[in-house]
Amino acid sequence: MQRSGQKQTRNAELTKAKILECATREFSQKGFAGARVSGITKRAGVNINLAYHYFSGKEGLFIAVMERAYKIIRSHHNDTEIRGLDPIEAMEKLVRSTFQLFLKHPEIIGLLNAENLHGASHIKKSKEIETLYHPLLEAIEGILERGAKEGKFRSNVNPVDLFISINAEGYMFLSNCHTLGFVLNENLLDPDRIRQREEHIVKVILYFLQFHPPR
Amino acid sequence: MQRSGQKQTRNAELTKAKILECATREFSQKGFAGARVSGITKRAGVNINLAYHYFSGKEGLFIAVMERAYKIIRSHHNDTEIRGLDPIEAMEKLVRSTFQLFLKHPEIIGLLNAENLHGASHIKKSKEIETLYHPLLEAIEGILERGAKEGKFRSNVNPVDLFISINAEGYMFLSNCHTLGFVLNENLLDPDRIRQREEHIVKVILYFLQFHPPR
Amino acid sequence: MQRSGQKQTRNAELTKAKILECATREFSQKGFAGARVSGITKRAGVNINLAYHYFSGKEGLFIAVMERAYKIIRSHHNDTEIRGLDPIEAMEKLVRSTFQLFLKHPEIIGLLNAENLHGASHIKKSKEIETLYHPLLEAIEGILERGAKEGKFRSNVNPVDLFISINAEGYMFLSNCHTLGFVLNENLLDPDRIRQREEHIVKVILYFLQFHPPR
Amino acid sequence: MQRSGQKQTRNAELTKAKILECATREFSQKGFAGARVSGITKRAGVNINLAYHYFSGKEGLFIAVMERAYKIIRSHHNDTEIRGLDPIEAMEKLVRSTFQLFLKHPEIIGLLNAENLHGASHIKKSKEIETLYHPLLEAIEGILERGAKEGKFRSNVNPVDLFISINAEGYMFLSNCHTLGFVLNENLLDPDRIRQREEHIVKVILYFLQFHPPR
DNA sequence: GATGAATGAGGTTTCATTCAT
DNA sequence: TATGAATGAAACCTCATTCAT
Repeated sequence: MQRSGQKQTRNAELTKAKILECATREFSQKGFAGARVSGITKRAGVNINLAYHYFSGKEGLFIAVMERAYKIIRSHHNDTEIRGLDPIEAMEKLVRSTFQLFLKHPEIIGLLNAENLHGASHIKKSKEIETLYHPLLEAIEGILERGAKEGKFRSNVNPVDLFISINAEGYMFLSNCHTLGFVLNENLLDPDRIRQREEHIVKVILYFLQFHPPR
Repeated sequence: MQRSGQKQTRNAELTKAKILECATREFSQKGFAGARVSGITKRAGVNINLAYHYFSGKEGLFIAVMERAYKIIRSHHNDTEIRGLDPIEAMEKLVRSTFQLFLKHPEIIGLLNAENLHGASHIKKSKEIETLYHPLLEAIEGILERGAKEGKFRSNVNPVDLFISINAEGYMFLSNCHTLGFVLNENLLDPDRIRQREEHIVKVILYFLQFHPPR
Repeated sequence: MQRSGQKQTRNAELTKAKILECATREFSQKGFAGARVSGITKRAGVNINLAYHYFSGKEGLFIAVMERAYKIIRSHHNDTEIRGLDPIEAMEKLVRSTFQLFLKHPEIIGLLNAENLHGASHIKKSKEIETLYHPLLEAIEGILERGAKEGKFRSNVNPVDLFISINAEGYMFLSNCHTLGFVLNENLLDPDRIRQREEHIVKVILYFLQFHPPR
Repeated sequence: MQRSGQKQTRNAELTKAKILECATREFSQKGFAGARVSGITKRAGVNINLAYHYFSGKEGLFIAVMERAYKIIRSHHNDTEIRGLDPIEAMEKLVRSTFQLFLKHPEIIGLLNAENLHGASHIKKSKEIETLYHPLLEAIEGILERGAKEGKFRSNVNPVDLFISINAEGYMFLSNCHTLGFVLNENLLDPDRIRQREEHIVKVILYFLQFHPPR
C-alpha cells in the first residue's frame, strides 16, 4: 500500500519466492526427472522464463529448493532446548519433533528421495548442509551419556544408528504410505493413524534405550 | 520345425528376461520418469522395438518389473519356517531376513520409491500383490501372541506398526544412504557398517518388544 | 525399381545424403549460428529428428559438412597431372582450377568463413584435413623449382605465400562479391565478369612469377 | 542546469560510444546471428536496454557498426597524398596502407564477412558508403595511367580488378588465417610472418604491373 | 520374431524485445 | 537517462512410439 504503486506482478522477491515454493512441490511430488519447469511456473502463475532468469535452469532450481529445504530442517530442530531436559523427556521430545517435521513439511521426504536418486550430488556441494546435523548429533550423544550415567538408558548405544532409527521410523511410514497402505490394507494417512504411529515410534525408541538385556 | 520353434521360444524368453532385468535396474536407479526405454534396451543389448513388442511400452515394462519385484519379495520370506520357532528367535530371523532382502535385491528400494511417487497406482491393479503380505502379517501376529503368552514380549504391540518398523529401519538406511552418509560423515555402504546396522536393528526391534514399562 | 519395394522415404543413405547436402547449403549461406536445423530438414523434406538421429545435433551436422567439403576440395585438385607440365602451363592450370573450384562449389567459401569464425576448431580435429594440401604444396614447390631452373620464373618465391595468393584472388572476389559489387558499382556475379576475373588472376600470378626485378 | 545537462549528454555520448565499440567486436567475432545483444552490453558494462534506447535493436546496432567501420576505412586511405607520388611509390604505398588497415582494424574483416552473408543488405541503404571508394578508384586509375605513360607499368590493367587484388591478398590471409594456418602448418598470425606477407603482397602487385609480356 | 527408418509431442533453453518505474 | 522485471517466439534436443520391411 504505502510502497507506492508497486504491483505484485513486478515484485522480484515475491516472484522468486513463488517460483521456489512451487518448485519445491513439483520436485517433491514428481522427482527431478519427472518435474517440469513449465509445470513449476504454471503453478506459480509466472512466465516460464523467469525460472531461467532467476535460477538459471532446472538444476539451479533444484539446488535452490534443496538449500531451502535444509534451512527448514535446521530451523525446526531446537537442539539447545533438549540439552537441559531429563534424558527420557529429551529423547521423547526429539522423536516427536522429528516426526512432526515430516508432517509439517511433507515435501522434504520427496526432495530427499529425489536427491538420493542422484547420489546426493547436489547437496554434496554445500558446506552448510555438511555440518547441518552436527549440533543435533552432539545433543543426542549428550542425552545418551546422561541417560546411561543416570541409569535410565543402556550404555553403548551408537548415536548415529539411533539418529537414523529416529528418522527412519517416521520417514518410511510417510514416504512409502501408498505401497504400505495397499499391502497392509490401511489408510496410513488418516490423522488418527498418524497419531498412532507417533506413539508407536516413541515407544520403539524409548523402550529400545531403556531395556537392559540379561547377561 | 519343432526344434527351431522351441529354440525361438527359448530365445524369446531369454530376451524377455534380459529386458526385464535391465528394466529393473534402470527404473530402480532413475525412477520412472528418469528411466529411458532406449537405456533399458541398450543395457540389454537388444533392439528397442522388442521392448514394445513384449511389454507394449514403458508403462507395461514398469508393471512387469514391479510384479517380478513382488514375486522376489514373496519368495524371500519363509513365513512357515518362523512359525514354529521360539518367539525371540523367530523375530530375530524375520528382522534379519528383511534386512537381507534389501541387501540382496537393492533394486527393490528404488522400485518402491518410484511406485510411491505415483501413488502406488500400478500395483493397486494387482490382486496378487494386495494379499502378498497377509501370510507374513499373520505370522507376525502369531509370534507376538506366543511371545506375550510366554512372557517374553510385551503385549499390546500393533503388528502392522511393528512390521513397518522392521522394514523402515533397514529401508531408510539404504535408500537414503547418500544424503545420510554425507550429513553423518560416514560411508554407510561399507560392508562392516552394514553389518553393524543389522545388529542395531535386531536390538531395536527385540528390546522394544522385550521391555516392560513400569506401572 | 529392381531393388524391390524400397521406398525413397525409407532409404537411410539417401536421407542422410539429402540432409548433408541441404546442411551444406544452409551453413554456407547463413553461417553456423544463423543456420537452423529445422531449416536444413525442411529443405531436405525430412523429419527434423532424423538430423539428430543421423548426425547427433547441429555441431555433428556441421562437422560432417566440413569433412565432405574438404573431400570435394581434395578430389578437385589433380596434383599429379600438373607435375609433368611446362612450369608456366602448370601454374596456369593450377590457378584456373583453383578458381573453378570456388565456382563449381560456391558453398565452400561460406563454409570456410564459418569455420574461421570459430577458429577452425572443427577441422583441427581431423588428421586427414591437416595433410590435405601437402601434395599440392609439393607440386607447387616442384613447379617453382623447375620454372626457376628453366629461367622462366624468378627464384626465391615462397610457395606458401604463392598458394595463399592463388586462392585469395578468387576467394575474396566471390566471398565479398556483395559488398565489393556495391562499392565498385559492378555486378561481379555476371558470368562475363567472372571470366574476366579469371583472366586477371592468371595474369597476376604468372606475371608476378615471370618478372625479374632490375639489379 | 546547463552543466548537468552537458554532463548527461557527455555521458550519453560516452555510453553510446562504448556500446558501439563493443558491438563492433561482438559482431566481428561472432557474425550477426552469433552476436548477442546481451553480450554486447555486458562487454560494455551497461544495461541492455540502453542498446535498444540508443540503437533500437540488434539490426540498428549492426547498421551503426557498419557505418562506423566504413568511416574508419574512409579516413584511413589518404587518396590525395598518393596522387602526386611516383607511380611505383604510390602503388607500393597504397598496397601497404591497405594491408595496414586490416591489421590496425582487424574487426573490419569480420564485419565485412558478416555483411556479405546477408547480401550486403545493410550497407546498400547507405548513399555514403556507395561512393566511398570512388576517390580511391580514381586515384588508382590516375596512377595506372601515369605509370603506363612513363613506361613503368603495363597498360590495359583494369583498376577494379587491381583494387580487388590489392585487398584480397591481405584480406584472405587474415580472414582465413585459422584454416590456412592449419592446413599449411604455419602460424600466420606471428608478427614476423605478417611482415613477410606484406612484402609478398607488394611484390605480387608491383611485379604484376611492371611485367611486360612478350608478344 | 526382429530390425532400421521415421515421426510427433513436448521439454529445456536462449534471446530479442517490451513494460513499468 | 537508466534499470530491473517480464514476456513471446523460436531454437535445440529428447524420447516414446509407430511404420515398414
